Amino acid sequence: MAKKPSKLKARLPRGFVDRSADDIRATDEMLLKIRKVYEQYGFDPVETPAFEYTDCLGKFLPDTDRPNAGVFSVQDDDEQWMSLRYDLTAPLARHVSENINEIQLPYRTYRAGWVFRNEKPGPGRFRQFMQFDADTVGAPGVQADAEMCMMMADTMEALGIPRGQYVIRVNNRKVLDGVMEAIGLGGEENAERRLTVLRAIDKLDKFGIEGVKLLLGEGRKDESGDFTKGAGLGAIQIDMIAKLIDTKSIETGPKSFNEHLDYIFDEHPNISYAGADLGDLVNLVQSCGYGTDRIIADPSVVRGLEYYTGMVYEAELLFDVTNEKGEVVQFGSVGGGGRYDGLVKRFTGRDVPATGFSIGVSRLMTALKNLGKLNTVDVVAPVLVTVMDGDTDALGRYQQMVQELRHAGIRAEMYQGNWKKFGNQLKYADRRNCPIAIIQGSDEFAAGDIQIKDLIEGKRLSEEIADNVTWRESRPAQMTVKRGELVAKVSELLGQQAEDRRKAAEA
RNA sequence: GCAGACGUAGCUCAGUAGGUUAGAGCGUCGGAUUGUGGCUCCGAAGGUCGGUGGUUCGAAUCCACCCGUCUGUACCA
Repeated sequence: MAKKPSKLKARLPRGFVDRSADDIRATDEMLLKIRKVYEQYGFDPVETPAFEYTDCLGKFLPDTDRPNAGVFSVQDDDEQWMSLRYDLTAPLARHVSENINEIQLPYRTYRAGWVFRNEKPGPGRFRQFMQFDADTVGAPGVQADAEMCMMMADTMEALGIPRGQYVIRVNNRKVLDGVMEAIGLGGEENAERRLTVLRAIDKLDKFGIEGVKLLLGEGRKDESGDFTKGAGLGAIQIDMIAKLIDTKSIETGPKSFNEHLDYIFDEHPNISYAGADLGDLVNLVQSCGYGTDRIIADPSVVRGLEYYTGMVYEAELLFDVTNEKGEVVQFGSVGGGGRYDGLVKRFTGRDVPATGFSIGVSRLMTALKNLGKLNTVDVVAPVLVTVMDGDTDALGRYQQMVQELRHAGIRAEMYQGNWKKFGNQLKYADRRNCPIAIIQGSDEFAAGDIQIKDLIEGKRLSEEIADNVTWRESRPAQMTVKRGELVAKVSELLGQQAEDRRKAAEA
C-alpha cells in the first residue's frame, strides 16, 4: 500500500500564542485605561518599529560581529544585522537621539508595543509580549522620578487594583554602588563579583533572606540538586547586605531610611548621599499624598543591570495569583523602570538624562483575571437573520433587514453558510451565542410578518422540554410581529436581555 | 544553558513478562427530524503510538540520540 501523503503539520512556534477575541478586547480595554492616565499626566504617544539595527539595541558579542543570544536577529540584504526589539526603551533612545534637534526637551512620551525575547518560555512567559512604557527624556531632577512612581501607582488603581493590593518599591542604584564600595568590592577588578552580588540581592523575593545569604556566600543548591555558585563574600560582608535589604526590620519613611543606611554603613559618604536623594523622592510623593502604602523605599530593588544609573522602581502585586490549577504562583513585578542617563549619550555624546518605566501588559492581564477585575467585556453576539429562501429577491429582503438593524446600532448578520439546512442555521446561532434569530419564510413574507426568536429564553426553556417533537413544534420563545416592527421589537428584546444579565450579575 | 519528570485520536486518558486489525469517554461530522437550537437514539470520520536509528521472527512497550511539554534552576535588557 502506498504511503499516505504526509500532511503539513500546523503548529505555532513555541513561546508564541494566538490571541482570542476575549483577550484582544480585554487588552484593548486595559490599554485604554493606562493611556488615559498617561495622557492625563501630559505624555504624548510615539511609536517605533519592531525592528532596529542590532547595534542600536546594544546587542553584539564583544569578540564577534554576531548578535547576542536572547534576541531574534536577521541579516539584511546589505549584511547589516537587525533585531526584533526586546524592550521599548532602547528604541526610544534611538528615536530621540536621531531627532534630538527637533524634539523639545524634556520630552514626555508613552507607547505600547510588542517586544520579543528569544529565551525559554514558561507558563505566563512568552517570547512575544506587550509592554506599555512612559518616559521623560531630558529631565535630570528627582521630581521626574517621583512623577513616574506616582503615575505607576495611579495606573494600578485605574486598572482596578485596590490600594493596598500593590506597592511601588523605589531604590537608588547609587545606594547599592556605595554599598559595594563600603564592603570592599569597589574598582574594576571586582566588576564581575558586583554583578553576582546584585543578582543575589534581586532574588530576595524568590528565595528569602536565607537564600540570598547562601548566594552571597558559597552558593545554593536548588530542588533538582543543581548547584549555583555564590559570590564568595565573607560573613561580615554578608551580614551587612542582609541587614541592608531586610526591609521588614525598618520603617521605609524618608528619615528612618537614611538612619538605617547610616546605622549599617557608618555614614559612608556615597551611601548617605544616594540615600538622601531617595529620601527626597519619598518626601515629594508623600507631600502629594502618596504614603508608604503606595510608594516605599526598598534597598533590595535592583532591576536591570544593563543601563540603569540612578533611581530604579518596580510595581509589585501584593495579592496571591493562582494558576489554572489553583496553585499560587510566584508572580514577581508587573512593571518597573528607572533612570537611564547614559542611553542617549551613547548616540549623541550629549548628556541627556532620562527616566521611565514599563508595564508588562500581558502579565498584568493574567493577574487582573485572577482578581476578577478583567471585565470580560460583554460584547453581545450579532442578531442572526436566517435564510429560508435562496432566490435573489428573498436574499435581498434578508440583507435589507440586516442593514436596518445595523443602522439602528444593532450588531447583526445574515447567515452565510448553506441555508438549505435550516436546523444548522439555528445551531450556528446557538454556538455563536446569538441573542436573537430573525426568521421569514414565504408564509411570513406573504403575511407581511417576521418571526423573532429569543434564543436565550429558548435555551432556558429547553431544559424543561424532554422530547424533540414538542421542542420543535412548540417553537419556544418565538413571536410573530409585523415586518415594520423589526427594529423596535429587536431593540426591546435586547434591552430586556441586558437587564436580565445585569440582575444575574448582581445576584 | 543545567537537572529531573513526561510524550498514545481535536481534548482527557486506558493499553507492558515484547505477540493478530491500538481502545474508551468527550468533542467533530452525517442521519432519525429536507420550516426550528437543546435532549435521546443510530452511524461515520479521525492515529506515521513525538521523530530517527538500533535490539528482535515480531516494538506503543526494550536501548540510544533528537524534538517537544512540564517542574526547578541559570540568564533576563
